[in-house]
Amino acid sequence: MGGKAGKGRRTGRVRMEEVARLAGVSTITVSRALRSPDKVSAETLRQVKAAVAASGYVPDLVAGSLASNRSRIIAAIVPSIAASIFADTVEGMGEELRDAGYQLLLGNSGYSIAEEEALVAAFLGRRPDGMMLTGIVHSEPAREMLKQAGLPIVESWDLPDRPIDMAAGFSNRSAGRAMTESLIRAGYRRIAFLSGAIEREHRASERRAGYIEAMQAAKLVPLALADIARPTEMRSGAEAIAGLLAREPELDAAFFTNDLLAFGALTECRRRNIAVPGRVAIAGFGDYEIAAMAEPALTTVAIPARDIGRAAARMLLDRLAGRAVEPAIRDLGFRVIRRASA
Amino acid sequence: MGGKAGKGRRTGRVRMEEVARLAGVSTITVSRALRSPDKVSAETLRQVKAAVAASGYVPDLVAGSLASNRSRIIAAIVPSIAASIFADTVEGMGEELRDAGYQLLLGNSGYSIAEEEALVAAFLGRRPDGMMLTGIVHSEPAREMLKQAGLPIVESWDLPDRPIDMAAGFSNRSAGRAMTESLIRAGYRRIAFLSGAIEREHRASERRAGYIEAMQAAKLVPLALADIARPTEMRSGAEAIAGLLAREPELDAAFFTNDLLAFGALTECRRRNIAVPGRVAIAGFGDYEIAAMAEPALTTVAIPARDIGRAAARMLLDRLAGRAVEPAIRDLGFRVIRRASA
DNA sequence: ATGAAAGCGCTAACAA
DNA sequence: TTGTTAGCGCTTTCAT
Repeated sequence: MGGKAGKGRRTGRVRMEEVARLAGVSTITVSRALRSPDKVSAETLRQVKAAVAASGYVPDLVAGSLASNRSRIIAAIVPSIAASIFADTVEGMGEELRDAGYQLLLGNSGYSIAEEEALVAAFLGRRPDGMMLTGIVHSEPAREMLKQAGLPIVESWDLPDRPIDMAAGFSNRSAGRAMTESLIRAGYRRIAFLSGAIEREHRASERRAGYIEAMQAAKLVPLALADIARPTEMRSGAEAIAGLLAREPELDAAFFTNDLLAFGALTECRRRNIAVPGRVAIAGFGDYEIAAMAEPALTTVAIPARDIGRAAARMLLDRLAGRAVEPAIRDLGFRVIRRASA
Repeated sequence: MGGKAGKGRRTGRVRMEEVARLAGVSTITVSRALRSPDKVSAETLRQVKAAVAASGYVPDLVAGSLASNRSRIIAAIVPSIAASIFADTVEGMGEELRDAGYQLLLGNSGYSIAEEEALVAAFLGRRPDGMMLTGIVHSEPAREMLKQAGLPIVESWDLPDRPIDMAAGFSNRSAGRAMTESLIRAGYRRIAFLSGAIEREHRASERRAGYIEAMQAAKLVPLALADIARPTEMRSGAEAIAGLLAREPELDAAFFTNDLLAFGALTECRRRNIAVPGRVAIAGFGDYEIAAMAEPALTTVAIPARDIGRAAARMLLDRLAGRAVEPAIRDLGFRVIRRASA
């Protein structure tokens, strides 16, 4: 082994020092050439670039983060990655972040605020420049850590009463109310709302609250069931609808907390020759791809999943760039979409 | 502002030194207490824990990574996050990594190997301890960087002829062949294969190659169409099937490269009163949730998306723990699932 | 426009 | 079992 093996605990990677030597400049000049090319002379820039290419240098962002106290990492915590609706939000974030040179550290809380708290603690150790959380319900320790850390935060997918910092979402309660009102206007009277255990999913409970408000305002009797065991699976919707119609023969509409359940119910109705919307109308939530495709097409609430991600990323980037973020709480809205199923 | 403001460029975070002071020990003892509790005395451990709690200390993993040359980050690059099938793989990885204390840096190549190369370069700068790539087709510079970097790599979702390091997947070609053979055994003769532009998606082109092999082996004429513009959207399947039947009236089966297309086609057939499988049989690929739910239920190929993620993560973790990874190329298999649509 | 020195917060190596 | 020292690779600050 020849030469400069070194005695320390070096990693063997090509370092900036090597590039500097090849280019005949100091390391700080290399650093500047790479990060702010306009701060070095054209000639120096050329030489540094050549040296980088010749040596195969890859900047060590870990060392850079430590020295600069900026990581160019944005952390995001979602309840589930496999739930396509959150995947859309993550992809929206990714689109914005990539162009800005930021990278995405992703965590999955499994709809648990205890797990979210653990992720927050672990992620903060990475010194992310910003963080996106899903929802507005968090543990007190998590809120505390985040405020302490003082980094920009965006809560998403709902509108917080007590924001940690910024937010990008829509009112799940208003959306639940709007769909219910739409069903009432269409002439339905005995409308049920179906979701999974609501304490586990605050957004579903908000939709449910909106449903109850609309029913009461119309002097109708709410029938809100929160007993679906696996509310992210289509088959749960199929299982739910049959039992429900048996128990509540007067029912004329079923509003599900998401399109997967609604589609499952729709399919089960076809299997059993239950006319939709003739015998029972079915409405979903989310405007998943399946909603427009289904037969009959599914009445649902369209929500801006991807835009939430983009907005969240832009708000974080704006704050990091020192730009004012106004308003700090952004309502991205929703849209009731009437299709054939209700 | 009292006291120890300090002159340097400190971040204001609580440091290990503060914890050490409170506990009356040195920083390295704190470090050991946190990382290998069994290397310090019970009494010391107790005091350190108390000091951590009292100070609200959050370890700085950036500094730790720099010093230890281990980041506890695994990078993963997928073609799309919103495509649920890759989301399942990512979620599978996440499950394994979380328990091992690793975190996931996620990138989205948009099915582009140029974009993948850019992500590889950017990610390597973070010094991930390992990396997962989707597919076996990569740019030469990307392969080169990865080999240079010398970290454990898992390629996924196919079986490489020329592995970079390790792999976890299945043979897309065999799977395409197996489904085609199954259709032939079921009596279909004029079978088409439909996919998006194959040069963009190597896995689809492998399935197609398997289809062609099976057709030729049975002395049948392959009809492979790779002209679906948006092969990840259901509606593309709906658009494709009608035109195809008009152009190829003799057709008795259509094998789509994924279940989304197949489901779109199924739905379109129902709208047009085209009997499935009576007039035309339909088969998909992937065994998405929609496949079992559809009416008629969709014949498809089940692939172990989540297991690929878990296996990839475990292989990386095993290697990082110094355990032998044998075999380094893992075939997780697939299963042809016959349902009502074909 | 460029450079020298110092230090970001932690852990490896060695010592006691 | 615990501590001392040095250094991971970069960017900051301050100087030229």
